[in-house]
Amino acid sequence: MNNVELADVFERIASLLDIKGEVVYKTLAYRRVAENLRSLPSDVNIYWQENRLDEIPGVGKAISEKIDELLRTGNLGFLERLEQEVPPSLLEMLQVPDVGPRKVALFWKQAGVKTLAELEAAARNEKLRNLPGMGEKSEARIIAGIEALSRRSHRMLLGNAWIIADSLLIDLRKQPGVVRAEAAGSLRRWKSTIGDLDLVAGCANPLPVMEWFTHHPDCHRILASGENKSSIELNNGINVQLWIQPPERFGTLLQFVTGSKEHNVHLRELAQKQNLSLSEQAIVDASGKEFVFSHEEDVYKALGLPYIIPELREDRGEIQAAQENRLPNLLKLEDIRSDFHMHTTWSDAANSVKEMALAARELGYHTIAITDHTSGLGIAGGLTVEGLVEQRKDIDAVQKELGDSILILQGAEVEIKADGSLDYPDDVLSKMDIVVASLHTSLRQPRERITERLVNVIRNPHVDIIGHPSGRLLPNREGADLDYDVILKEARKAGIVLEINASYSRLDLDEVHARLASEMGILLAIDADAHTIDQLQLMAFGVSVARRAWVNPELIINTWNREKLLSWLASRR
DNA sequence: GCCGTTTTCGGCCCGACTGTTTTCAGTCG
Repeated sequence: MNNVELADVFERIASLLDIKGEVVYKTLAYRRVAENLRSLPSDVNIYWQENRLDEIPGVGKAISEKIDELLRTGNLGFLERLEQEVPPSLLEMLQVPDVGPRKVALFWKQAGVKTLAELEAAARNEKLRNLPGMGEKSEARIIAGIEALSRRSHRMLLGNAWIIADSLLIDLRKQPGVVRAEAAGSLRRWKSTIGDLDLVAGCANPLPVMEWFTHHPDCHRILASGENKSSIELNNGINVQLWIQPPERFGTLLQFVTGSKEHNVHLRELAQKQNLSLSEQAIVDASGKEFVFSHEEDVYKALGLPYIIPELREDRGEIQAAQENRLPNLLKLEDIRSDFHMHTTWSDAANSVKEMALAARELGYHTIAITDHTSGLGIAGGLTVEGLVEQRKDIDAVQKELGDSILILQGAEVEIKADGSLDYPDDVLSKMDIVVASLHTSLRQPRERITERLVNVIRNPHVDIIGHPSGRLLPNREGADLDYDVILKEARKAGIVLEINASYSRLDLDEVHARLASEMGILLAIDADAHTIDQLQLMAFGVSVARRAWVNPELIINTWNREKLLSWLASRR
């Protein structure tokens, strides 16, 4: 079992215990471990083999024993017994908005409801309204919530979420009295996929703004409406929340709504130790005196911390690092001076070599690599070996025309075939300026096979960059089941570059593995994988992955100047 | 169930909103 599978088990235990009515702190402990396992950069099996499970945050004696049993046998007696007691089908009902563990237990024990389908039938047959604490409105809310489930799509892509949020923000900022308005939540933290949208505004008179929000033309229904907080469902099924505080309290509000929840809990614990209480409204000291903040930076300052940028706020060590004044120096978009993965009309893209070069020069880049698909990827109209010769003439002509202002490398995104061989022979690869190799097909091979397939490519001295290593497509298609401990060790040994693909449907390497790669000193490239000139600007999304992964900017080859880059390329040839 | 610059036991963040209640429980972020 891998980290994610173990995390799923503990998440399941937490939910079942919640329904059973176990004390919340116990279920919280399981949830914390699940979260920590998901962001653990190294394979949990290694901790297990080296007898260091208790070094994982939140893992104590009881959970350590459970991990051991799961990794040894693949099963867990504790969970099996729990599922005898609490039917796992009950978990379906937790997806319904406003239905939590207490309600599920109520429906199960007092109405015999065990599945989501039975819940819907019971609600429609008016069987829930007479249960304790329930009424007609609660019953109607459950029906509406179940209907919303089918409208609600999976998580949004980061790029799409920004588009929707920006358009709402433009109107929000025009509302009377709104001094400041920002996107917060996971969007402001640049998480790879987004669930709900959170907007915050500083405004002295919130009611008219809330009125505008809940009567927005795209509003499908109102989920909650209050003075400080309202929540709506848009016609496209996306939920948006708007939080408002007076402008002088905007700092604590923005801090709070940006999250993450785990970061905020940790921060509030830290405040408590200083006899302070932190909320979205203010910091209050032991005597009840209130301190308000219009700027977020001052909230951190008041707690004795340097400013922590939103991308780091996942409770993955950033608060400790801030306390010890060792927050990482992080990559900025303006540090990016080159892009090593883009397509042109020579394969499946919209713009010519010259158009791409001009657009990249406009962005301030000193070097680009043209990396069209190879013939093996049939759907992408890949280049044959003969076609490469023609393309080289085109690149040479554009280079001559544009002179020294931008360097255009001839590369290719070489297809890694199912048997692990590459689409071009070595003698062709050796004549290229730079070579990206990527997986697109047969991604479902078993772990050992696909890991070996990629290791072979990493060891090929003609390959410089592994493009989007896992092949995942957000939000739903999982990447290859790679053994990252093997892949990263081989990458370090070979001195090869791993790509953080900046297309927001990829963001691959993901942040967890990018962080580990950086800790291991592996070189990384961030590439937009542009198929149009506009898509060169997707780079910002790749930069966000590097920031969230604490990546050391010096390891990112896009930050190097041209001389350093060329001498590195020469050393590989 | 975890954890310790006030603790190996007794804590474990804080507030808004809703609906069912006449003061609060449940859910959510």
